[in-house]
Amino acid sequence: MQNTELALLIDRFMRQIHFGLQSKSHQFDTANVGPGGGIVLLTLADMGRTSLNELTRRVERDKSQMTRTIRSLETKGLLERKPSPSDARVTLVELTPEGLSVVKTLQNAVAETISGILAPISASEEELLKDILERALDDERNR
Amino acid sequence: MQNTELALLIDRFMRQIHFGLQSKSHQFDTANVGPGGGIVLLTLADMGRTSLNELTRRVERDKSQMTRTIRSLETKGLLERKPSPSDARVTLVELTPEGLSVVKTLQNAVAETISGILAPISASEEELLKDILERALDDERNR
DNA sequence: GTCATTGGTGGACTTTGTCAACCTATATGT
DNA sequence: ACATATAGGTTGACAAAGTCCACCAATGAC
Repeated sequence: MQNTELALLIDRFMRQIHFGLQSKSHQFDTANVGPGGGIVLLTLADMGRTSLNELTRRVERDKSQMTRTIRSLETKGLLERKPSPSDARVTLVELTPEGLSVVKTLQNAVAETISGILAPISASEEELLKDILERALDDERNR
Repeated sequence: MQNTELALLIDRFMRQIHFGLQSKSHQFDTANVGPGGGIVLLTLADMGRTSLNELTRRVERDKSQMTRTIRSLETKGLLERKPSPSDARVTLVELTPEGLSVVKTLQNAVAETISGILAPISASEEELLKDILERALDDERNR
């Protein structure tokens, strides 16, 4: 059970990606969304239109923080927020065309950085890595 | 180049571990070191006595922040800081016996949480995951 | 119709992270 | 040897994230 090492590795790995992205962020983060906003946009692009609540669960954040992130992205014109017709409590969130174009830029930057860091890893292993993470996370969600 | 998915997965994965640990932290973080201090302690245990500078590089943090983290851990009696005999600029850091015992507690908690999250992953894949991360990070350091 | 639950907001506060200035000790080039 | 550059650490000020808790409005359950 030497998973401590794994924890350290994961932490460092995360940080590498973070730094890699940040060092180039002035090149692509023209909308100034920051790392937090970026992940929300990317996730939203993945999910299509969803409720704020589901989005929150997906990225595992505090809901109050999500409220603020969303508001900030909304005032930048990157997404829209509409009340759900079926349930007056929920507010649906959806990317605007501008938001979508920002997402594409972000996707490129992210893919590039990760590819750089994962350079010594073969494509098949990369696929495997994705698979491993997916299984771990799916299971966690259905617990 | 669909590495964007991978980035999202990594982000969520990290967060899972973070939350998993935090939800149980009151049980094991009796020294109240927090996640930041915890990682430093674990890394330090890995490295043995090192300079503050090397430690900073290893965990990929800002040095100013490391200064503060170390000071906080020092006032808790978990590590000692001595000037290096060979170079008057560097300060060496080393775990105290109390620090070491805290580390052991942390290691158990971390290993347990990660094992939980990685439950749907076979041991061999886990090994592979570790291997992949190691290779990626080593390469990054020697760039 | 009451009462618990769910989705979302807001406020206050702590923790991390970031950036730049600064000091001292060692290295380097001449 | 002497000026200058560079490396290790510390500090301060500030920005961004995360955490807690109270709260409101709409819905569901009984």
